[in-house]
Amino acid sequence: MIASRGLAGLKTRDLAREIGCANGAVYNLVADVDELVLRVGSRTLRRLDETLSAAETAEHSPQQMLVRIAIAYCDFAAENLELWRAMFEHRMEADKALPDWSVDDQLQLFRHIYKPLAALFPERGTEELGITARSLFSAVHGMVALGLEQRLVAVPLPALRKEIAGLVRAMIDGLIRASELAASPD
Amino acid sequence: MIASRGLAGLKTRDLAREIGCANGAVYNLVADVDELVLRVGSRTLRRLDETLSAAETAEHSPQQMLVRIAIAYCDFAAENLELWRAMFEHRMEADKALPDWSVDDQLQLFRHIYKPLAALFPERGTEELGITARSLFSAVHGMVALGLEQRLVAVPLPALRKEIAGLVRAMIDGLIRASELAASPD
DNA sequence: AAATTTATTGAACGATGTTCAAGTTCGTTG
DNA sequence: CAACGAACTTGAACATCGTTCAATAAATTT
Repeated sequence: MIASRGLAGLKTRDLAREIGCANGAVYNLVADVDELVLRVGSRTLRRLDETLSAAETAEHSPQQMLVRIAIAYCDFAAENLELWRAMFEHRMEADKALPDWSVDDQLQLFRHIYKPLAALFPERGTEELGITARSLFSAVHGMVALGLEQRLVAVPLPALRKEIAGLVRAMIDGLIRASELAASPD
Repeated sequence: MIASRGLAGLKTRDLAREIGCANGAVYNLVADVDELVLRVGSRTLRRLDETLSAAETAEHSPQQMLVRIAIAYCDFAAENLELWRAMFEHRMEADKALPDWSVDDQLQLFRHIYKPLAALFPERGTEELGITARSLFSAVHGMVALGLEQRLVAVPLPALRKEIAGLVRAMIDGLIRASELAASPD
């Protein structure tokens, strides 16, 4: 239902009708709609993980790998727009904590970026690489999120992919140069 | 009310009580809560615009300028967290179009990025610069959005600022290098 | 076959955005 | 000043949600 009607289009009564039970019975399967959304998000994240893994098969330089991953992320978001959006649009009450399995799911994603980064910057520590990975992911995510947003200027997907590829390459080049300058300041 | 309790904490009845009128009277001021949120967003955007303009006063290189703008954006988001979030969390029904004044407000933002970019890449056309500006903004926005998100790892603000500065510098350096290589391929 | 546990139902509750008929206020005009 | 009308205000009512729960049905165990 999220995939077809968006997160806002997910209603317990409609859902109950679709799976053939009373609306109250939904609460035998999940405690909340929050949990329901998180469980759908978990599946989506797993599919995203598989997609990114598939993009890593061929042997490429770390730079090319990172570009390929970013493009794969963009494509996945475009092809699974509502499911992907639901993961980021969903907000829980401030006092309710994310379940551990949901946090784990999310952290798994950074693995994909971490590996090529570690190859590019062997002198950096685990902590530092983790931060860089998160920054890189966030930047690409931002481009995809605003790029796929319809409400301002709609960007055609091919243009968006080109933009992302260009900026990821630029970011990595820039990071490498900064790293070199820091190592041997002439 | 958005500033103190977040977008989800905005209720017409509470609002009516706070401004001292019946809940129905709210609809004399705005047609919707949608319009209400957009009007608040408009004010927020205007304050953001002023903040970014203030960051541009001193004379700096275009690179430094872009870094300063990104940091100013980050700081504004941190200091106006709920108001800033409300602008991006808010979703309208798919069929309802954004009013023109709201679209204008949003497009104004790119001005700040466009100017330094035009100085850096004088050979690029208006269209191309606009796309680059949007990409750069989206990337920084992504870093700020995920960085200020509490639900995964909470990043301390100083660390986030440093990350943003580093990645913006890297992006610009990378873009310049790519531009140079395209101009004189050796 | 009876008893006990488990699952299901659908009515009911509370919150929320929105509407609207009725009432009120206030400026304009005769 | 009185009477009219426009504009505003009110708060009850409606529809739509998520969620709960007592009653009922089904399944499992004894």
